[in-house]
Amino acid sequence: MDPSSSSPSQEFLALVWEIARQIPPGKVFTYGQIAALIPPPEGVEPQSYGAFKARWVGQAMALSPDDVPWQRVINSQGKISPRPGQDRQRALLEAEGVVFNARGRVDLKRYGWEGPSAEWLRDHGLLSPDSDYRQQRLPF
DNA sequence: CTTTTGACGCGTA
DNA sequence: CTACGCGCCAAAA
Repeated sequence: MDPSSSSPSQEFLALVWEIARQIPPGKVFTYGQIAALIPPPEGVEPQSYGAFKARWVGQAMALSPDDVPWQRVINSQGKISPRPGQDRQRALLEAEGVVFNARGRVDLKRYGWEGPSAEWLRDHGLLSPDSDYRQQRLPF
């Protein structure tokens, strides 16, 4: 793909979806966890990126193709982000065995996905969650 | 063109 | 634990 003719947001979308597809059934991952695996797209300042990356992941999930298990992405509080359609997301997760407590929260210790393997990240040119991605760029 | 809104997360109080 | 402000992006209105 030609980086100069494709918008950074499209590259970002594709990467978010690719990561989301790795989340196993019965597990959940958070917007921020996905974002933490992705370096700032070309032209995006690290400071700006840090402030809004999680929201961009949310936006990406809203545009998910059919093969993306969008329901497995929730917020850092372990809850489904309020919006029309939240009931459907909960139903899909419960059908996979994910349990919600009385406060509508998922125990991330139990149902939270540990994230992609180091091998998967390497194969996709990405970094481990604890790496300093600020000096990296998207592998496009 | 401008203003508002938003599938977020973190630091504070 | 809850409440709230902020970030200063992008798409929608």
